[in-house]
Amino acid sequence: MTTQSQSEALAAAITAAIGAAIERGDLLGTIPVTIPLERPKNRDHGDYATSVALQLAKPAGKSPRAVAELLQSDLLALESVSAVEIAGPGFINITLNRSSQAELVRTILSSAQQYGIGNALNGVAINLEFISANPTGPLHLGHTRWAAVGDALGRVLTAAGAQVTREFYINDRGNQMDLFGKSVEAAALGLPIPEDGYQGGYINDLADVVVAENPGIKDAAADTRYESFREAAYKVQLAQQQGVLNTFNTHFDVWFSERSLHEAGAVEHGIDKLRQQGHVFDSEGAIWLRTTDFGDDKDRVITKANGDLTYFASDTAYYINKRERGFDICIYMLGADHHGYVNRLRATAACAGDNPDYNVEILIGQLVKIMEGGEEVKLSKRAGTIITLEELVEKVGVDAARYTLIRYPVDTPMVMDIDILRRNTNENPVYYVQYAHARIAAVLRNVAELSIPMGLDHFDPTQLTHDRENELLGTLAEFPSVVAAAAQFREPHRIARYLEELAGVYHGFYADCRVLPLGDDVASPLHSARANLCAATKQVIKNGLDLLGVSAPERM
RNA sequence: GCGCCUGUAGCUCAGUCGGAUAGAGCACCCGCCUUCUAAGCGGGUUGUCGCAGGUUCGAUUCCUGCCAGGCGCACCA
Repeated sequence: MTTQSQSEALAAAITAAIGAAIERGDLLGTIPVTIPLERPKNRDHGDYATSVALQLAKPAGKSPRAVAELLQSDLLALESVSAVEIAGPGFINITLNRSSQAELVRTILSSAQQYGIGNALNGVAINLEFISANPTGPLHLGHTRWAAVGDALGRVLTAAGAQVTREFYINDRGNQMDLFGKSVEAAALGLPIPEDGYQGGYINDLADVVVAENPGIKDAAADTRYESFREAAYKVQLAQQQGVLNTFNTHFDVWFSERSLHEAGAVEHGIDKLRQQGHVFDSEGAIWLRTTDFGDDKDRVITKANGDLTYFASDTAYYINKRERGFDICIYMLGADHHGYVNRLRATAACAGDNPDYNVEILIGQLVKIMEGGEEVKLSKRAGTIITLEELVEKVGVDAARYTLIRYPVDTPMVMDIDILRRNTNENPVYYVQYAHARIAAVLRNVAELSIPMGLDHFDPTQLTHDRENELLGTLAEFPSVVAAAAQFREPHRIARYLEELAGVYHGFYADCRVLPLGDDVASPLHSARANLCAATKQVIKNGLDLLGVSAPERM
């Protein structure tokens, strides 16, 4: 069930009022496509404010205030509106009728976990690819931001109505895998790790596990022995990554093996398809894709002069494979160290005959710095200072790690201070939000204990007239548009910021508005109304935290 | 050299259809639990929104040029 949010309803009413004024001949110009509507920071400016009159003034040849006056009476006539004031240079400040605003509580409680779900992306099939690490080592901090944000984005896009497939591309082919196999082999046999091989202590651990699970593996023929180690270690390492991500509450629908692409002949198929589109050419013994036709810096090699396929060959085949599986939009979430791939991926889509402005989206996440003990921890595999996802979770917990990573826009470099995250104090915003939820849960337990009438049959919206109640209702009303914006802009952090605001507004309400009767007082309709308002707030916090994959505790 | 990202309070950061006095948390100071979870609430202090131009009724927001920092520019994976 989707509900038109208050702001959408108001915007529609404003549009209608402008249309009517133009119809009457009072106003020259055209109806704006979108109506600027905001919740003013200053409470004296009403529940909603629009600057639309300032925009309309010039083409209309009237002063902004005069334009605003043309719209005033139509807006005031709305049942849900109690006051319309014109302020400053021509802002229209709208105050809502409080009891009609309180009807929102019914909507939220009857929609329950559906409140906030939208339909903007209905019917759109999205492939969301993130992390996509090599199965040659544990997931580290560089993967962790995407593990949290990617998963949250998947939830947000689903909430907007999209049909989302979360996909992890396993780079299980090529030199790196061979090097990995040889490194584990060397560790098992007590030989020196090969040049440019994998060094970490985890290699020794892997070697132990592989040897324990595969008796006799050390005795295999020397020339192919590394392949046995490679395959066995691959299985163990992949399972380890999957286990860690599961614990981190990040789930994938598809684990896509690069090998499977090659086994299925997808690379040849992809090259054929691109050739048909006329963007493949041969030069210097190699086969190229002319990505410069579509804005790339240089053309890219698909098949090397020696006949080997490049990594780029897999990338193009994989993209075409995704599209042939029926995805309308392929979202790639990449780290800043891979932003050089943006142009070639977009060009690949264009070469395949797709629209690079629609069918492909590449989100670039800036790198995460990590501080511990007041110093930056340099991430270096060599120095053994790499922090794994598993270690981060051990240090700060799943909720704090996920929440902190999600609450910042991904295009900002961020600093995670382990020492702060480790503290269970309100320096950690996740606790601020979770605390609000737990606090409401406690109030509602008391409501049940005192047998205060609850539920929609005992909800009288006219009881909710306090400024704090009004502010809380207004904030709850924004949730659906926050979810929609988070989906539209691919920015899950908007959900976190909204929840922090909602928690703050609730705490303010809680301080000023008593929910339970005092002493021997009998429960009144006001108590019931407030209890229902609490239940609605709890539902919205829960829904929001669910979108982030963060738990909503009943007690703290 | 070319390209992408960033530069907002002492610190970490919000602020994307251009809007009213630029916000939050932390830090610092002062109040509030003999009645709902004080992981909370209320109040106080803090700014050349990197610099310089331009667009207009209005720019932290859009455009251009600089300055500073991060990252990237393979027949590597």
